[in-house]
Amino acid sequence: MQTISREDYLKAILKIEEEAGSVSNQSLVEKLSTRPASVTNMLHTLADAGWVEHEAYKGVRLTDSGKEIALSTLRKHRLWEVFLVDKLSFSWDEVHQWAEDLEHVGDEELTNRLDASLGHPAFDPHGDPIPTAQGQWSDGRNLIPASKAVVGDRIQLKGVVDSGEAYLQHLDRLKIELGLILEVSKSLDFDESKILIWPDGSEASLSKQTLQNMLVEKLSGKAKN
Amino acid sequence: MQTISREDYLKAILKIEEEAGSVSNQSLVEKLSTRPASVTNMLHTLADAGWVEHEAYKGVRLTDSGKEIALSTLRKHRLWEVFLVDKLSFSWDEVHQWAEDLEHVGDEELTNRLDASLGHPAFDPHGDPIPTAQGQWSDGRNLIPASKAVVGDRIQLKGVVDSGEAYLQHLDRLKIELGLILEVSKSLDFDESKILIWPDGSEASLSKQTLQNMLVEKLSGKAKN
DNA sequence: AAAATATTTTAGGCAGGGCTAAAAACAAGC
DNA sequence: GCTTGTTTTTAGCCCTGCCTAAAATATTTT
Repeated sequence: MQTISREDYLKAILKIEEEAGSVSNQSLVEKLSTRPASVTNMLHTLADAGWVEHEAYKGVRLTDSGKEIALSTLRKHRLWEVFLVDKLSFSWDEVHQWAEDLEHVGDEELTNRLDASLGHPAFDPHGDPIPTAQGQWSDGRNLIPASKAVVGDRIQLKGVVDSGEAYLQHLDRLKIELGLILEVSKSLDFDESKILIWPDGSEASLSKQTLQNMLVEKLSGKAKN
Repeated sequence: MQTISREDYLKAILKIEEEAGSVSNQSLVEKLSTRPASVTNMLHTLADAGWVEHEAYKGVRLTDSGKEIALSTLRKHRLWEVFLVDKLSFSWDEVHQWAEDLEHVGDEELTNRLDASLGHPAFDPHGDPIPTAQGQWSDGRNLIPASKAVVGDRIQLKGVVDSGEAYLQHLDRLKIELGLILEVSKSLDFDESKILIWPDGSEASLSKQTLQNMLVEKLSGKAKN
């Protein structure tokens, strides 16, 4: 039977599979802020339910049914995030915790109605793709970390790698939001920071770390060229 | 600490206090579909937290802090019901179960924003009053069960006593919804049923039980008089 | 008031899911 | 190949909240 905790584990496994390819117990300990023994424990439960395949000391893999639950949970999470931002006017750094709760509420029917009421959004407020009702979520976009952009590039912010509160608030302070178009004006070799130009002409320097977490699309046309 | 189960108990106690004045363990067993031992158990927990006063074999009473939690939970429940009906187009008989889950999500801030996005509704889809953010919910309305109406009365449906699925679907089948105005055309003594006239002129007979569960307001003006 | 009935509490379990501490397995370095 | 260090598992415990069965207390009936 599905419980909140089990859904959380399945979602975490899915995300780690995406990010890292293979899923160690240690990676789950970190992602879920829990203890190794708790992970081993839950993996047995999930394996018994047929949602993961687990070989002792070897790692975990989602089964098809496990992946289905994980994707559905992720879909709900991201749709509720859109709801909180679009309908209740929360900012993108405030929504994660409530979505963690809301993602465990509702069935497919409710989720589909929510989806429709939001206009079938493709991305959540952090730019992450929302799986469809059929469990598709191949992104299609070709995003690169802003740290890879070179001088002269015009880049548009499409997503973030780290959607933690601290990082998002940092972007807010810098007046950086999803969809913003920036131009790379200078690249400093010694600390790998860059100077960016805002549409209003102002500029600021962003650190390597900040840039690595910004997922951007390179726009074909150059500015003032 | 607040948990889902504890909030459910506090809400149940509040409702029974309203309905019956005093709260027996037995009444909680019925309202929550649980067992006497579970109730005793939880009442200890709630008393330890300072949310109820409980004397063995004597009954329970909410403290101020308990009532605050109960009212806040009820407020959330009813607001989410409005959300489900108004924004996701569910019908009034489908929303209760999801609202049971949703009522445990979100804090005051989220609830107030939800409230605002719904236009500060005063009543939920079953006609029950929604407590305000300040915990006020004295109804103000003077509703009577439709069974008390007499021939010639024009009555408007403002609420239901029983908001169970079965009863609500029964009303749906009869084309009876909140706000509907009916005229009492005949009162049958032998089974206490009544014949009602719909605005479109059609009429139908409603049983005593059906009438008792309809909360109506008597409209001053008579029809075609 | 005593007997019968109903309600409430105690006692003792169980399942889920978390934890710590210690043992076992694996991976690296010498 | 052995030793050291890391990761994973086992063992055993805790807490929440549910349960049944039995005992205790109230209430109702006679």
